[in-house]
Formats: sequence, structure tokens, C-alpha cells
Amino acid sequence: MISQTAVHSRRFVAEGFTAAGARGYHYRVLAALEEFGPASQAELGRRCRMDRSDIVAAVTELEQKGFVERSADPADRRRNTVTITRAGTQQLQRLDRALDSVQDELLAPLSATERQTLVALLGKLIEHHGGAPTS
Amino acid sequence: MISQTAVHSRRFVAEGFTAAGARGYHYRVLAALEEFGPASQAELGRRCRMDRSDIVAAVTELEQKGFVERSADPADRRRNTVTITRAGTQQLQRLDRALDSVQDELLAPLSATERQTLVALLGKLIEHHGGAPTS
DNA sequence: CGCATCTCAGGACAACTGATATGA
DNA sequence: CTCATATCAGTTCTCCTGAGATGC
Repeated sequence: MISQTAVHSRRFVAEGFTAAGARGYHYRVLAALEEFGPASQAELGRRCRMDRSDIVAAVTELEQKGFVERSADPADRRRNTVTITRAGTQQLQRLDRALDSVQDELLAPLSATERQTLVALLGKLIEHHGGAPTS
Repeated sequence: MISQTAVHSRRFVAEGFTAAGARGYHYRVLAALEEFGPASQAELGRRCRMDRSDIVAAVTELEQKGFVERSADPADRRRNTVTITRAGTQQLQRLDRALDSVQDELLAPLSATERQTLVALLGKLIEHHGGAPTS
């Protein structure tokens, strides 16, 4: 069953993140900033497919830890421009490593070809359902 | 990414259930009762891989809706024997139907063979990770 | 005694809703 | 006025922990 695997993967990833002192939302925001550069919080919400209010919380927490910075956008005073800091980039690298090892553990019973097949099938699902561009 | 699909499938299933006025925990308990017959709450927890405290809540809710019955086990007075009622069986059938249609929707972009492959691969994952016997 | 069962209280995450203030 | 942005408060669901009462 799919839900079963969903639960497994969730727990795996969560463990990997909390071991690094972070949560899924933190990772998503940092990754989006690294990949697409500074952005307003609304823009971040679109990139990460996260709710506006969750973005606020995540950015606040990341800011407190010194991983991102909020600055007023002079062109549009409604906006906060969020920028990743050097420490944030380093944290992202840590999380990436944690994610990698966790993924290896999760996919352990599958061969390389099987992994490719799995990723391809899941990719189809995501793409079909208004999916995110997926990385 | 796997987590992505996890999120999707979760939301799909959740929607299907809440449309039927239930939650995942309710479905799991009802399905376990239907499949393996009456059981104590601790036994249910093992079958459903659910936490003891969540079993308590789920059984209480199901009982209020008339889908299960609690009765004292004469052989071991610590135990509550939980039994599914006729209304419970009917509710389970409704939920099964909801789950089926939701699964169809989720797997829509995959051919029959692709679905088999996907299920096989996910099955491997579940089984490997101390997985439930899976149904 | 140790151990299992049931129950309650409550925390952590992720996803979401609604209301509000402010500015384009 | 309408719309977008940011923020706050609060809900649901799953998963999990700790503690207590009772009975084996």
C-alpha cells in the first residue's frame, strides 16, 4: 500500500532532519532560496508549495538561527525579501547530507535500476497531479 | 521525490475519508476487526501498528457512532474486547469504496503494468523495513 | 514483585483556515 | 475598491511520550 510507504518515508526523513535540528519546512525554504535566490515570503510560498502562515513561522525560526535574513523591499514596502546567509547555506548542506543518507537507508532493498523505475513512476504521479516541477 | 508523493497520497486518502466522515485511524481499526475478528485494544494496536493511546481514542469515537462495541473480557478483566457491529461493517464498506476511487484517481496516470511494478517496489520497501505483513 | 492493559494529558509536525493590517 | 503581502490565532490529523490505575 502506498500510504504505508508514505508513513515510512515520512518518518525516515523526519528523523534525519530532527537529528540535524531542523524540520521539513526549514529544509524546503532553504533549498528554494539556494536554488532560485532571494525572494519575498509570498514567492517562497509558491516555490515551496507551503502555506503563507507556515512560511512566516519557518522564516522567523530560520532568522532566529541566523540561516536567513529578512529585509524590507524598497520597491514594494509590503514585501520582505528573504535571503539565505552563509550559515544557512552550510546548514542546507548538512540537511542535504542527512537527506541523502536517509534516502539510501530507505531505498536500501532496491537495486539501482529499481530505484530509477520507482522514481520515474512517482515522478509521473507527481507531475500528473498538478505536481510541482519536481527536482 | 518520495516525500512529495507521500504528501500527495496522504492528502488524497485523507480527503476520501473525511468525505465519508472518518479518519485514517477509524479505517484501520475497522479493517483490522473485519479481517481478524474481535480483539482487545492492545491486540488492535499491534495489528494496526497504532499507539495504545490512539487506539483508545479511535475506539471511543467508533463506539459513539455505533460502529464498534466494547465489552469486558471475562477471562482477563483488564481487557476490553472490541467487536465490529453491523453498522460498522457497512461503514467499512463505504470507506473501502472511497479508498478505491481515491486510489484510482491517484494512480490514474499509470498503466496496469506500471501500477503492479509500483506496488511491487513499494512492497519491497515496506517488507524490508520491519514492515507490516501488508495486505 | 514484574508485567500487561487501559486511560488521560499533552507535545511535535505538517497542512490548513480565517481574520486583520497595510500597501500597490 | 480590489488585490497582494505579511502576520497572528487557532484547528485537524498522525505519531509519539509519560504517567497513573488496575489486574494478571
